[in-house]
Amino acid sequence: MSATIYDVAREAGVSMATVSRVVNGNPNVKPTTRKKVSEAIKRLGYRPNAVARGLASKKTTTVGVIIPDISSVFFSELARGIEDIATMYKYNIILCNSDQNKDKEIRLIQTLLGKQVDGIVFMGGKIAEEHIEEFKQSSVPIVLAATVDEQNQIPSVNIDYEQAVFEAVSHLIETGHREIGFINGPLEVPINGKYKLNGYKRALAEHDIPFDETLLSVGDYTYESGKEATEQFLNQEVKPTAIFVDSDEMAIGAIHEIQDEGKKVPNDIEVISSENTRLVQMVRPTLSSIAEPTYDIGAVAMRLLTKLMNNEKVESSTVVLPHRIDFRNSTK
Amino acid sequence: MSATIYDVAREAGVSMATVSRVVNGNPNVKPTTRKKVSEAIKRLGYRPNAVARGLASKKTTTVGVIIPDISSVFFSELARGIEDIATMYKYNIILCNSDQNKDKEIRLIQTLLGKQVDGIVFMGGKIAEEHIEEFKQSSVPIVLAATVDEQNQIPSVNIDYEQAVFEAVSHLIETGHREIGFINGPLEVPINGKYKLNGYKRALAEHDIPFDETLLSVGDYTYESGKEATEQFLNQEVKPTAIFVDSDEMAIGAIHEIQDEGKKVPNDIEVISSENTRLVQMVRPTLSSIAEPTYDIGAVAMRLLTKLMNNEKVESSTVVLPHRIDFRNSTK
DNA sequence: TTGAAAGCGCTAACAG
DNA sequence: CTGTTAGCGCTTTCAA
Repeated sequence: MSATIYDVAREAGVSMATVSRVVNGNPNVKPTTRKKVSEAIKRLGYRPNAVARGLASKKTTTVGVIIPDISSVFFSELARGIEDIATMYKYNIILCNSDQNKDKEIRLIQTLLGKQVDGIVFMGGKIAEEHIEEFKQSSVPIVLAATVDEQNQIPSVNIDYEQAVFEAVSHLIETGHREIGFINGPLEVPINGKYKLNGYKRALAEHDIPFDETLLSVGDYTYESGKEATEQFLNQEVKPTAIFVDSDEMAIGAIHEIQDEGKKVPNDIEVISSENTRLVQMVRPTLSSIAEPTYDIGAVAMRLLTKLMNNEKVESSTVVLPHRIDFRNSTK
Repeated sequence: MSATIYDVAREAGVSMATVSRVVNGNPNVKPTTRKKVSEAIKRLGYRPNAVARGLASKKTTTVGVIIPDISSVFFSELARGIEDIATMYKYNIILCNSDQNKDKEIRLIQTLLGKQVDGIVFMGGKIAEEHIEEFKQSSVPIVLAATVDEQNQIPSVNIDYEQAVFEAVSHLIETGHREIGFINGPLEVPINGKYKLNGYKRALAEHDIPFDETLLSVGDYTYESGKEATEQFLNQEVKPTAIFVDSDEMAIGAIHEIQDEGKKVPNDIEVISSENTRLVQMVRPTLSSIAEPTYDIGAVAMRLLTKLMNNEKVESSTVVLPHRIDFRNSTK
């Protein structure tokens, strides 16, 4: 068994309260006493038990992070942003993969709350009533990262997806395209089915181009699904001359499919993606992309959470980060 | 404040010991009592406090994971393997990024131990004396994943790196190459500076090819560093006709540099990488690669840890997983 | 099958 | 500046 605060107290000839004070950097301790205690701590190799501390203080300095899939490039960059800021504020992270499965998400929230985390960063797809209910019952703050709550009841950090897609598609239209394919993510997720799709439609509408359903496809973010969607596009009646793709990985699939069909990017077909992960430079031609500040979304979400956990006042709990479009060689 | 076990006991008209029994599925409870308690639990929305439980039982059902960088494709796949198995055995994971910084690694181990994790999965570069010391002092088991301890004192899960590289390079030699470049990772890491390098040298030696220092380069696993190393190769006296690259991301950089110089892969220069992450199919030509079973290394490491935590006996605590080489289009 | 009671290791008033 | 004393919410003997 390792030493407890009581052992240290005895070794140093003081009370455990005093030991607690020096461990916690309380200034109300005479320097000589502090020294005595510090030495006893060192001698005994004492290390405070965070679980006991958590029980007594009702703070665990641990936050829960629920993420769809840590092995995705997009989410792992987000996670890194979260973790860096957490570390900066002395928190540890309990990381859980949800696979965007609602039941699993609910269960994870409960487990995390049971573990007495001081807060939760949640990333997911659709926020349903059940989520909101859990969130509201929670005694600790929760913030959404790269995840929208359509009713805007839960603190969150995002970009303006609608506007971002609007800009990308408008750019394509303004450089002469009229048949613009859109490989979106699953439409049940509001970011896709609502905001991004609306941005696409608004761009078309503002340029008097009718919406053509055959130019809308849905993938699952994988390379293969981007490739397949593009294959479909290339074999149909109305073929796109430009494609907007909702993820870098799918966009690379799209580019390869186009090239496999003997066509050139960007000369025959232009491609713009969304995410701007490190992948954009790993393909030829390099990928033009909506620069979602992935790492920053995570970092800002965690920072927001720290404020909420400390009851600091925040100007707005719904933060919208700026985006931009990085043009590379998949567009002219 | 949420309900405690005591509230439930009162509500159900039993003692807290009985509540504890039903919560923990102890069979020694009369069915009618069990029912009464279950209802009280539901009525009060009672959720056990894992921190209190952890303090009393000295088990937190939480394990620590120290990883160099969760945003790397390689490590995030490993992490997913770890997390999946952890979930399967009802453990949660505290995830910490170390950036391979020794001091940070040591500090993280101590923090994790302070949080009373039931075990640790460690991924890193070089295992120094200090690490070993911390590990040995630890009262909970530790296993290394994709990380070697040269003295084989700590349980670990790896592949046979030496042999894998030997096979890849031998293949290159046997298909006619004599000038084979090697873009390795940092040499301080034994996996690189010792095992992989030895595999490369052994392949040369067995085919009577002298080792040429100018054909060995060191990168930092990034796309850019792979590109730069290759640029250097292409501009030097002895130019490689084939390159073995220690990571997929660097290998993609290498391929692009070769192509940018107007040469063809694999016709002018062949490339084989190591890792076999999802990236291998996202480049043209697709990448031949040593298939390190990334996800499995994580999964097996976590499985091994569960056995160690439960004091089950394990046949060998140094496990070496099989590897193979997946040939794709970057080789002839 | 159930209950009483003693901790687990620490924090946080409250006194002094 | 330091010590005393309750707990925090749960598990775990030990008895009954």
